[in-house]
Amino acid sequence: MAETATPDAAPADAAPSFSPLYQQIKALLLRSLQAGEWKPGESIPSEHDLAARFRVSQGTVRKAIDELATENLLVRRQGKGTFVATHGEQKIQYRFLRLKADDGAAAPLQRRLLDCRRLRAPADVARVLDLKSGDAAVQVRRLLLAGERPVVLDDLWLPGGLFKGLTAERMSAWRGPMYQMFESEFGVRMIRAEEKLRAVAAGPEEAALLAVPPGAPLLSVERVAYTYGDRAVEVRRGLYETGAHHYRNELA
Amino acid sequence: MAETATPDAAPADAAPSFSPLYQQIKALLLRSLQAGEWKPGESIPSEHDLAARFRVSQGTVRKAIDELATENLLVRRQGKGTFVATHGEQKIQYRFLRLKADDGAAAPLQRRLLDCRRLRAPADVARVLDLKSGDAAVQVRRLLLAGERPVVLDDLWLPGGLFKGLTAERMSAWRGPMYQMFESEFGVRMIRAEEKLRAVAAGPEEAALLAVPPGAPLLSVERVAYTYGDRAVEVRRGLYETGAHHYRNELA
DNA sequence: ACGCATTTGTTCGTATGTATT
DNA sequence: TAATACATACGAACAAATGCG
Repeated sequence: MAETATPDAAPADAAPSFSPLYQQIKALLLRSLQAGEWKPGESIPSEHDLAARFRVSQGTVRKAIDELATENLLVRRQGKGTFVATHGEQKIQYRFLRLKADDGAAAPLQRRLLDCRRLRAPADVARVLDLKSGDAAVQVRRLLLAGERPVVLDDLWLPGGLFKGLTAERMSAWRGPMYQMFESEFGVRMIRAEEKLRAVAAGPEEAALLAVPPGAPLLSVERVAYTYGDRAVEVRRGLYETGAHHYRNELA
Repeated sequence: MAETATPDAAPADAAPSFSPLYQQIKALLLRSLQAGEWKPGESIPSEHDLAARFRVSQGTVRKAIDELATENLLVRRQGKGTFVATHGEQKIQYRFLRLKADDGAAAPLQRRLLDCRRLRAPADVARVLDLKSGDAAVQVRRLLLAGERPVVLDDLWLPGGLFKGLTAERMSAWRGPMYQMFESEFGVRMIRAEEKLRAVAAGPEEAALLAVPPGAPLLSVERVAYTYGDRAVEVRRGLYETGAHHYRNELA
């Protein structure tokens, strides 16, 4: 007779919390993901096994997984199992890059790394990343190009503590999405991001790098990316040259 | 023994389609919504009644409604029923307006109607709205202001056939979101939109209206809004002055 | 003020279908 | 072919919110 009690699998779990069972299960799964019990790309136990582990019905586990799947934290594959989502999947590669070519061309942009260094985090960055002033940060500057034309100038900051061995060489050598490298090489998985967009005038240095006249209008995209537990782990500022590209957004 | 046959409620339904039952139910509900069987704000029949009507279990109806609810077409309210979504709800008002003040102020923007006239749709607009060249369209131009400062200059086109009695007077008189007026006065409900964002330089006329110098960078937002059946029913071009505001986006 | 009927929300259990290995 | 795992469908019971008499 389905008790309302806490699902007691784990020994000292506390947190009775009178939320629906499936929400409690979801929170437990989330905790396991955060703790790295299942790594990105790996499969998690079957619904049947999880139901046994948490002492609930399979349907309840299913509902918890459903929500995690719609939040893109898990991916279900019929007949195979449920997997921890990855930034490397073909289907959703560059999930966070909304820039499209006006003519619909799907050609991926080329990367050119301009700079990668460790330094003390500027105050505003430190505040967002929750670093103590003086803590180390990694700063990366890069260009994205469509053929020969530069289209995006990205500046990004990462907490130094999480990205210990990150060097320019390693970044240049990597093929595939940067966020995939972050999760496979540093165990930091970006699951959500917020962006603030504005139109700005190109400064002299930016203009030179993007091959536009100084003062040309550019789309500024300020991003803060979060990992499990809503922890900010990346601050990024992109300048997009939108002469032949646009930022595409879907409102639903 | 759950037949795979078509749920036969409607007489000549055809479309056997070997999709899951709940998807078929979802399609039937969608058709009723499109046909106006339940108007925006009204409640639809209870899950129990719908289950009887379609000759399926309550759980199957529930799953169909679940999907329509996550797509924002329906709103569930425990104890009360399930309702056709509206652009007037407090919670999700201005769902499609992503502009926020940098300082976080939530003060709603003031509207100032500049123009509202009927004319033949320009070729590009006609193509998107699927109008025959020469068909009438309504063109609206308006300004959104934060206090005294103009922030948004909107130009929008609507198919003339759907918006028969739309006049400047009626628009000025309306309080509340424009999309709410469209659905309550003209029976046209916007359910989805796509936007293309770029940075552009202000032209002379636009600069004057937005009180910025000519050539100032502005955020251009081109929107196409769709109603049921993916039918485009609005084309809009907004110019945002992003000196003290930004376009906020959430990537998940 | 109270209780009852209605409606959605949660949970369980079971059976069957479909995809993968 | 068989075993495994997710997907669909049904049914039943109780919880929680709402509204009405």
